Amino acid sequence: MSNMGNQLISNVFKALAHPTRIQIVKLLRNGELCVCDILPNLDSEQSNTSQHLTVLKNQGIVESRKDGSKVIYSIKNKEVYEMIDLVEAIILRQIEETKTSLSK
Amino acid sequence: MSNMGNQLISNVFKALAHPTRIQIVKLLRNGELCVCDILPNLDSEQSNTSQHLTVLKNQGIVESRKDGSKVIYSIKNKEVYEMIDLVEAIILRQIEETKTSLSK
DNA sequence: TTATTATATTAGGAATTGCTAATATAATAA
DNA sequence: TTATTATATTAGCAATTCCTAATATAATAA
Repeated sequence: MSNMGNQLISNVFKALAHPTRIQIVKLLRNGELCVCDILPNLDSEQSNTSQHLTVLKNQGIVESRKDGSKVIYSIKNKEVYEMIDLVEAIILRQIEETKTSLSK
Repeated sequence: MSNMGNQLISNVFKALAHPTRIQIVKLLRNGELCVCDILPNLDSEQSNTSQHLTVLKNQGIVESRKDGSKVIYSIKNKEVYEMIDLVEAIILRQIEETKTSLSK
């Protein structure tokens, strides 16, 4: 029923379900970057990074264009930052809860 | 560095990265439900559903309380609905894009 | 042309996730 | 107590994801 919808929705979450991919998205917050500038900021091999970029691209989170021999990536759907902010809010609340439950 | 942060963030996304878990969250949009009322709305075995509920609970997305022999689940961090709305916006835009690119 | 730089793709194995079937636990009912 | 209902846990296997190492491709430089 709305089952296909849930599949599509979970695919987007899945694309964000990896620390390296979160890091990539964060790196692009201040504007586009070529792969060559992304790579040194990550703790991940070139081929692995390329695969992570493909995952993000397949879900429409980032897009890319070619510039000479370089490939420039940028954020395609900026909602992703609001999503990350919401997750951070959840995590902060969870941490608070843990703290208060420990101090009892 | 902020690496632990990205791990925590991606853990939350991971919890939402399954169609059944999205469905569960949607079912809880109108209020708490016991497992017995969740089950018939899902296309998933009892033990499997129980495991999915545990995943959501571990990431603080839902919480549960006991009521007699039943266990009642509810949403703990309602930001999750804003997140789903944002994902749906991304998907709709992607679909529009696909449509216009096909009609060219 | 040959070499170099930038990026992508592929294959294969390791690690993780997801599912089913069986069993366990806990509360209530008979 | 015994049975039943509601839910959780566990083990083991299937499916998926992740990573590395190797190779491919494409653009530019020499």
